[in-house]
Amino acid sequence: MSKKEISLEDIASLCKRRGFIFQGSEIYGGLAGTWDYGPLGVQLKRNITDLWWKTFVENRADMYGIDAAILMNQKVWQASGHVGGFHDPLVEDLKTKKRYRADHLLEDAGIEGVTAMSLEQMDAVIKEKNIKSPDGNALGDVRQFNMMFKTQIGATDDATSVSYLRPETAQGMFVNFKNVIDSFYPDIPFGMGQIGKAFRNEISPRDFIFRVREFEQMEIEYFVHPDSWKEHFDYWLDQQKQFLLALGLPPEKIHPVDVPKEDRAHYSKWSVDTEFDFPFGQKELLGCAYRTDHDLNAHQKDSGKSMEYRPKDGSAPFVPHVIEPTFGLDRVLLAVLSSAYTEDELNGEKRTYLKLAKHLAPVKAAVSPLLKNKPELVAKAQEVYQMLQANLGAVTWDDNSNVGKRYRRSDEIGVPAHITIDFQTLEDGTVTVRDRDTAQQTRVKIEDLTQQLR
RNA sequence: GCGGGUGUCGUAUAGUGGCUAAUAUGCCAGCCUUCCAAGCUGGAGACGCGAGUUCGAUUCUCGCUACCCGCACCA
Repeated sequence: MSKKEISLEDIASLCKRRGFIFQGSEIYGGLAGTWDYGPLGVQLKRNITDLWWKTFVENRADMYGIDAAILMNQKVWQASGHVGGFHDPLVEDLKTKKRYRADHLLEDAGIEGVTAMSLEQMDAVIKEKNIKSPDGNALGDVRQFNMMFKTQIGATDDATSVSYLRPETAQGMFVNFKNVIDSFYPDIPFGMGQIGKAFRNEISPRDFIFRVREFEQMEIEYFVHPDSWKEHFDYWLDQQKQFLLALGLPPEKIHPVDVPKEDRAHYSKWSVDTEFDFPFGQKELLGCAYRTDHDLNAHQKDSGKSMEYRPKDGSAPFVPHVIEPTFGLDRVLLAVLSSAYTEDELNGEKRTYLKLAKHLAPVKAAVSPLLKNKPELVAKAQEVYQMLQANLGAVTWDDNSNVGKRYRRSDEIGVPAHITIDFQTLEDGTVTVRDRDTAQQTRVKIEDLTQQLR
């Protein structure tokens, strides 16, 4: 068995060819950093989110699911620190490519009135005074570095109508913290979970669906007493890994990495990224952050509403601290695809297939008559197909060309089992079930099929 | 954002300043076929977008856009 290095382009090509993922706005030349999920991609994605939701929300007594609006009052983003941290005028050292705050460099150079300067003015002064970077190199143009997509609510364009597409789903949970307390009065610790879109105006979208401008997150905010944060942090870090294993990702490709202080988000006191061996290198797949009481405190202060939790035992009220395990859905899906993508040889022919776990496969089974021009086989196969479709859903029919080709087609989209109705079926009511990974066939009674494929 | 590369049927490739833009595979229709991309017949399908040069541009030039690689960024 020969095994070649799998590239991202191999995966992207298959995704396009077989209807998993397409370039966004493709017929108009595309839009950088956006991708559209096709019929098989969206099913695969849904299978992942279903497992996540069941695991972390439905099947737990301490979790509360929500689905907050993407558009939020701009005060949310001011309180969270995103507005302050996302709007810097930056200038690049043309040699080292390091970025610096333009206003800071100007102030350091003894320029007066920097705070009142526009972007263009700062740019002009840097060029006029020939201001260099701290390393003594020439600087590029001053640019607004804005990671949030700004938008406008309503028809009038004034300062109060500004809002942003959320850069993280987390704030939707923090602003609903009080609502959940008031409606459910949960015992602490408890958590909130949400799946939804988030948007970041990335400078350079890269690596297929890995770094994109519109993406989907599966996030948990778990509220704890500050004394016990570490124990919960470790627990959730492990839960994240367990989830990846449940998706069928190989453990040797999963690497937790402590995030050094200088690389942590403004809200984080401690973070561990879970990195994964993608075809383009070891990159961040999941994050787990200790957000302390940063967000609840900020919202308490700015909104004037209490974010305190009152323990039922009568002990002192406190603002809970937060452990945030976050899962990038598109990245998880890419990890699943890239570890499932397999090329090998079968009977001397190259074969491409997706070794997807059964519960993730977008199509559970394919049904074929051995021969298309034998009406009795086709009729029987249709009967089996209808039955499986009703019982399992996500079952396809294929009577094109010969069985060999159909098997390969099924393999390529990761169908775990391909059922073929042959002449023996008409005699004894058994069909052949061909396994995707081994290409082995077994005979199974039609009445046992549903059970076996489930 | 910087530098480099690439963009031709769904996919993978070929090719040309001028005739109907080729091949494989996939796809569609029909035939054939008793289990791993067999065969036959027919069919649909492409030069990323916009300018410029030119009698004529898919081909040359410029701009834009998208993707890939390296750097930087990634709250």
